[in-house]
Amino acid sequence: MSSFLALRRVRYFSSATTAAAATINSTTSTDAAESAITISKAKSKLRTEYDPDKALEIYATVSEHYTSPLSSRYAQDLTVKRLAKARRYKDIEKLIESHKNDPKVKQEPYLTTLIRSYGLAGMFNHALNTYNQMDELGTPRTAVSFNGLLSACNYSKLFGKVPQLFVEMSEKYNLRPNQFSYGILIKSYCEIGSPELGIEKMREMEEKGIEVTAVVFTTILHSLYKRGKVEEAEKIWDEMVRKGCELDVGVYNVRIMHVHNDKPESVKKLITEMTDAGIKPDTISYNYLMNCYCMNDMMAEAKKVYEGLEGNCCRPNAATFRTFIAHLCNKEMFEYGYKVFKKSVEVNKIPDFGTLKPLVEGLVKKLNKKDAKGLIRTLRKKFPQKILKAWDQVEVELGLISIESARNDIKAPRT
DNA sequence: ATAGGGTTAG
Repeated sequence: MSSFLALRRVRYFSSATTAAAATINSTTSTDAAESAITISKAKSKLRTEYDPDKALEIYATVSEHYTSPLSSRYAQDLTVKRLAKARRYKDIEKLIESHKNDPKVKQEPYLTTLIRSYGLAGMFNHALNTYNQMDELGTPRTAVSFNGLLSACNYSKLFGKVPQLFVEMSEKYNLRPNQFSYGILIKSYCEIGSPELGIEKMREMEEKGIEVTAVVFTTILHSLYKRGKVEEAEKIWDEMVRKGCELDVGVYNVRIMHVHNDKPESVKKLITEMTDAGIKPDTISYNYLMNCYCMNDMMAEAKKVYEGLEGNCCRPNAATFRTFIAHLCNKEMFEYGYKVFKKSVEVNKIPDFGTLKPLVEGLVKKLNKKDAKGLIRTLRKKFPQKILKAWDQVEVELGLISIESARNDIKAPRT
C-alpha cells in the first residue's frame, strides 16, 4: 500500500518537474502588467504551500511569466527550499539544469540565480560546476557571478570554504572583489566564529578604498553580540557612528536584539532613538518590543504594540503570530489568542502545529469548544494531509470528535 | 542588480 503511494507520488512529481521545465523554454508574449500579477499571486500561494509537488506547479506559472531575475527569484528560492527539505535533490537538479537550455543563461544575472539556488539547496558542488561551466555556456564573468558563488557557499553552510574561494577564483578569473564580495567574505568569517578576522577584512576594504556600508558593520556587530563580546560590539557601534556610516533599521534591530531580554525600557529607548534619527522601526523591531512586554507580564502593552502595527505602517509577519500566540497561551488568554489566530488566517500566515496545539487545548479547557472546532476546521482547508494527521489525534484526545467519526473521515475526508 | 538584521524545526 505504502509503496504504491510512493510510486504514484514519484510519477506525479516527475510530470510536475517536466511541466515546470517545459514552460521555461516556451516563448510567451504576455504583457508585463499581467505577468506581474501572475507572479505576485504565485508568490503568495508559494509562501503557504508546503507540498513540494504543488510548489513546483505554482512555480511553473512563474517561469512562464519570467521578466527579470529579481522578480522570479523569490519564487524559485521557495520552490527549491521546499524540494530540499523533502530531500528531492535529483528533482532540484532536473529543474535547475533545465534552465540552462534557456537563451537567457548567457545573461550573467540569470545564471547567477541558478548558482544561488543550488547553494540554497545545500548543493554547493552543483553551484561550483555551474560557475565553472560559464565559458562553455557563453556567459560573461564579472563580480556578480563570483559573488553568487561565494553566497552559494555560505548558503550551503560551508563557511570555511569562502575565504579560499575568494582568493582562488578572483585570481583564476582575474576579478576584482567589490563591496559585496567582501560583505560575503566577512559574513563567512563571522559564522566560523571569528568576527576578529572579519574586522581585519573590513580594514582591508578601507585600505583599498572600498566603501564599508552599514551591512558590513551589522554583520560584525551581530556576531560580536552573539558571542557575548559586548564591549567589542560597543566599540564597533561607536566607530560606525563616528565615521558617519549611514545607519538603518538593520543595525538598530541587532542592537534591539541584544537588549530585548532586558527591561522594555531598554527596547523603548532604542526605538525612540532610531525614530528620532528618522529611521522607521519595522515589524522585526516591533516583534522584539512585543516579546519583551510579554516576557515582563505586560500583556496590555504587548496588545497595544500588536494592534498598533498597521498604524505604524507595519504588517504582522509569521513570527509575530507565532510568538504572540505562544505568549498569549502561556498567560491563558485563549480568547484573544483565537482572535489573533483568525487574523493570521486572513493574511495567510498561519502558525505551525506546535504553536496552535496549546491554543486549542486552552479553548477546550475554557469550555469554548466552538472556537476550538472552528480552528481545526480552518486548518483542514489550508494544510496538506500529512500535517493534518496530528490534528486528528488532538481532536479525539480533547473530545471534540468521536472516534467513530474520526474513522469515517479516513474514508471520506471532510470538506 | 550580486552582501547584513528575527524566527523556523525535527
